Amino acid sequence: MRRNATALAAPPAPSNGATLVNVARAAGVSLATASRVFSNPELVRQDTAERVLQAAGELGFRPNLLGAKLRAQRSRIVGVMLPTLENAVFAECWHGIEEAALAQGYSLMLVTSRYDPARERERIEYLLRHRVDGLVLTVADAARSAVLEQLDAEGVPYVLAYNQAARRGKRYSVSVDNRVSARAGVETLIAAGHRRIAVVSGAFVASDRARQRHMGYQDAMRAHGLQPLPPLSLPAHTPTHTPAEVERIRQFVTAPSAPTALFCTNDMLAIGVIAILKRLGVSVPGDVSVLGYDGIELGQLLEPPLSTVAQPNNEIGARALGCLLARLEPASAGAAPDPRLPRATLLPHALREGATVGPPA
Amino acid sequence: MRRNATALAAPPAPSNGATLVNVARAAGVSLATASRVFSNPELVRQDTAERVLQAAGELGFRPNLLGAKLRAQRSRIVGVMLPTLENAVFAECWHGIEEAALAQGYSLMLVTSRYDPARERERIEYLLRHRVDGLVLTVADAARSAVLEQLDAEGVPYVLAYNQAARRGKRYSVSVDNRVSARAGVETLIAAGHRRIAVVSGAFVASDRARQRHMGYQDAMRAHGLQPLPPLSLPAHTPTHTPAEVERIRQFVTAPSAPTALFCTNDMLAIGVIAILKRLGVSVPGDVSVLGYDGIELGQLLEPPLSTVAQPNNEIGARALGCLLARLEPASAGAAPDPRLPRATLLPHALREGATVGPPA
DNA sequence: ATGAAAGCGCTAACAA
DNA sequence: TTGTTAGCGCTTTCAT
Repeated sequence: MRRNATALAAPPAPSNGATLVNVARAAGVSLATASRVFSNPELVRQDTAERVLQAAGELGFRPNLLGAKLRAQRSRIVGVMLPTLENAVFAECWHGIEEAALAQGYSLMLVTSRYDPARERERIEYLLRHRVDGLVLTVADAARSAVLEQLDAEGVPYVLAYNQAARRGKRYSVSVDNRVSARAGVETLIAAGHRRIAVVSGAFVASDRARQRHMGYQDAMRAHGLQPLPPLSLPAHTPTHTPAEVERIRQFVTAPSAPTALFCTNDMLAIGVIAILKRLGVSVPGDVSVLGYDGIELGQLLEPPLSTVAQPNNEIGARALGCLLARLEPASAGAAPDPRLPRATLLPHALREGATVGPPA
Repeated sequence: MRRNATALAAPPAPSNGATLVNVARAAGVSLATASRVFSNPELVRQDTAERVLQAAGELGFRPNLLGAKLRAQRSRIVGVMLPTLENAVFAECWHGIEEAALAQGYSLMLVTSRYDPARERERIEYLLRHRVDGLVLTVADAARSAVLEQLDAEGVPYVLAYNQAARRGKRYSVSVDNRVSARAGVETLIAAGHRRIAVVSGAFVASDRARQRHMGYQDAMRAHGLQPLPPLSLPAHTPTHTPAEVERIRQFVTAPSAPTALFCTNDMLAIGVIAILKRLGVSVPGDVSVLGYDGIELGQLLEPPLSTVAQPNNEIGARALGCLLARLEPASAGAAPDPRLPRATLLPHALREGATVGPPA
């Protein structure tokens, strides 16, 4: 594909596409100047810029970001790895990330891991091959995540979303205070008069958040002189209810001195549990109260609307991205990364009233 | 940042990163050969390949896809534009797209439009600047979509997901047959004994699918000698129920000779309507039956499980991507694009039984 | 404020 | 089968 083998001293060769070179040529400026018009407009004189812009318009110039990113040695791409979008928590979070990133001139690449370590590895590799400048991600358990260790080892900047970084750790995160907010949630249950409150969780071992929220539950119980009950752990992420699942819940809520309130560690779980209870003829909140955690919008759409500990999902995404960019661009290409930048950003939760919590039966 | 300004005839300059050049050097082969090991392994001898692979391993080589994509003049990036991920339909679709794309060695860039034309334009421009080879997208109304017209004009390959391309049009799409499937759905209502059936829809004017499904409804009614009723059009995409909305539904279902069954043009709408009915003390399906459309997994999680016309959302995504790739790689870099390739792929729907449909009151 | 020149890391003719 | 070579489109010193 050699073009213009005949041109000697003449200007290189008219390439076909609407590239910067052609824009520059049409505007009668150098490639460098044309480039500056788009990346550093303040470095070029007003009228020169206008000529370039006009030429660009006429040629239908569309900057090729691949070229820019390759050359610039910073791709301005942020990789995003979320467990799944089928849980609205993460869908809402993505929207926050997307708005924030595009507003700052950053590009995004999204992958979903389904909490599968093998997939996580592979997807991260995919992102790294695209030379993302950094990552925003949620893992099942930050404390034992192979993928985070790899990232640490390679020195790839990342910010966790939802996973709450250790207070004195080196990792960055944006989340609510899972433990404190869970405690606050359970305390609304206690305030409603409940004494026998149990936690319902997805795969406990797998999720650091489930564990932290469970601890918050224990805090609340102990602070009020109540006995923490053994939790019900459900196989997470089931698309539909298995008979075995239904049966376990039946036993759980009909046993002698069964709990009068259930604290589910996430909203999807709560919604599923409420459906099962209804199927079993157990009234919510008449017979059993149910409190969720997450604050997905869907919860408010249901009847009764889900009572829940709401996280600002959109904002978690937006702030996680903002935090990452702050690390990537220390004071707009200024000094070293501010060491006092707080590692774990804690956003306020909210207690959403709903109507799935009532007084004990 | 000039390195090695002293090197004269000597080999260029040892660059720092683990690049292909360095791998090649370490393996004692040329850049071209090293490249082939990764892109066209069949062109290189077994043992040579192994040496290269080993060198790559030792250097911790990670291919820079930015370089590859820039040079190759085909980015192998597919742009994806979906209205929102907060509707599980599209979240499920994304997962199908993601699996399919990564399995084929393609990269993805996702944007969400919220059905907002301004955002659509802007997001498409963003994707085009990244030099996506093609697009998979869902628009509100394919028949009057500025963005599709632009794409057509620019000759950008794309495949619609969910939007059903006209039978004899030039556009490609992957969807169910909205009209036929809607008719089938409404016929289950009729089979259950309903005579007064009404459509509930989001923004009617905005969505081509809502219109097509409404036509399917009319087909069913007429075929059975029934009188189509005026539809109830609800402000779409409301996160929560406004009092006005509740009131409109109350009047709708309590009017004299009110419908005994409602066909909602999508599942989220159905879920919201069911909640409102419950709040109004109207039993589903005791007093009014409700049929949804979409088949999101969430529907089965509720109690009663949502009766719905199910689309294969995952597969719609996967197939749309497959269709696009088939256009991008005519018979694996063979002949011209097969003109007989069907434009509108119609996938089978399924009637999901659920329990929100019963006999008329 | 602008230009000249040197690549970013990779692929793909073409030649050997 | 392998190597040589010429860039993809852009940004960025450095010099003017």
